[in-house]
Amino acid sequence: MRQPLITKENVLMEATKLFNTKGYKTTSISDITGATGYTKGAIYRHFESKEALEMEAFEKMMTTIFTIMSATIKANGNTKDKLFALLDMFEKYISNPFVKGGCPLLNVAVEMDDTNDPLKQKAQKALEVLKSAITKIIDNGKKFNEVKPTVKPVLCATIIIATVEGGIMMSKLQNDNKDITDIVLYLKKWIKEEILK
Amino acid sequence: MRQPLITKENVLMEATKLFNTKGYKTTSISDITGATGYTKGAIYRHFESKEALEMEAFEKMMTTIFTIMSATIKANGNTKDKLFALLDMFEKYISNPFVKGGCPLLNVAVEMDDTNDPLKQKAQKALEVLKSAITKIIDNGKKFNEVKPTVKPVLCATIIIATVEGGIMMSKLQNDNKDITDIVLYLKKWIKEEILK
DNA sequence: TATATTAGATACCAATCGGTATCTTTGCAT
DNA sequence: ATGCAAAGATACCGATTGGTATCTAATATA
Repeated sequence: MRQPLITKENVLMEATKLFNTKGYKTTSISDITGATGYTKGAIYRHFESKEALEMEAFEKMMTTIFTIMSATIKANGNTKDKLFALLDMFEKYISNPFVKGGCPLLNVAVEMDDTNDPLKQKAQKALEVLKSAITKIIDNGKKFNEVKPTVKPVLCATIIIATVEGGIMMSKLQNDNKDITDIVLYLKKWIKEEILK
Repeated sequence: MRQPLITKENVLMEATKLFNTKGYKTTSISDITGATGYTKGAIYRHFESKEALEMEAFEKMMTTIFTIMSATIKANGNTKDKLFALLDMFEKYISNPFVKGGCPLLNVAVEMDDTNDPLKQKAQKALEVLKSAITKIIDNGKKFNEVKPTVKPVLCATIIIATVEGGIMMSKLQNDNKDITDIVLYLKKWIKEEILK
């Protein structure tokens, strides 16, 4: 039974896994044929180049994360619950990820050095989205009088993201979730004491 | 004038730059011949394999950082000065690095997925050294009554490293030092309020 | 059922990969 | 000045890279 849509989906899925673990540039087309069982001919029928496949894979991961993120934010009513749920989501992503290999954003940020790399530009936009989503939560929290008036929303968002990403990196390097777990726990305490009223 | 030691040093220097920017696996021997002007024959006379060159390059960067770190810690008398000087060192490393491309530890941690990769193992040890150095400062601070007794030294070290590394990642991705600068400033405030007596 | 279209397999391409064997050149010791 | 050992250049190796042209087989349309 021939199902081109499923074929494309399978290729994209396996490629995504490989890119997020081995790295984008170090994953070869033959790695993907090996993982999927399909041939080059099949892959290049659905993706016009390896770069296009890389872009689609990254986009898929970020879309998945942002969709879950958006739902998580909407599902919670107040600032505390929104931020806590988001932190839980990040932690859960590491302990039980839908794609292994750590944070896709972090991976691309570190791997891509060339400013003109379209993948890096995509990652830059993704970071902006992430940052503004968290900033918005804190900003709204101020409006609803749930957040200390002295708090700087953008700085707080930056700190949260940096700490979580750093924790992810450390846990991945050590093959141990302790660091990211401890950090999420700490960040919750920090949010209660420093951000919330 | 033929100076083998200088040749080896030049190759190592240029290779180090390339590994820390382009990545270890994506940097080819011909990238290095192109950057140095030397030929393959010259490189393989001084390094027995590309992997050996990768290891030596990473080791060189970490040794440099740890040497500066150690001197920085010794040069400062109390807990506050030691930690602040260390944060200044990290920030300075990004704004004016001796090797471009961001934190070598972060780069290897993200690039190397295979647990058996000797480079990853080297990075794991480097993180342990970094963590224990900061832990020791806080531990000593407790002995000298400069640090709150409730503070957990290992957790604090983990938080500091994670936040700084995350900040480095964000600044590198955005080609803008604002995030890492803001984060170092915030961490100083945090250390004053949460760690020091 | 015959035909047209498309999915996927196969076989190839030039370029590049890490690595090596060999050759020439350099500098030092005698 | 001569000989020797080491430094570095050159030319090559098989394997692999991303990519393409071509061929076969399966499906949709008629």
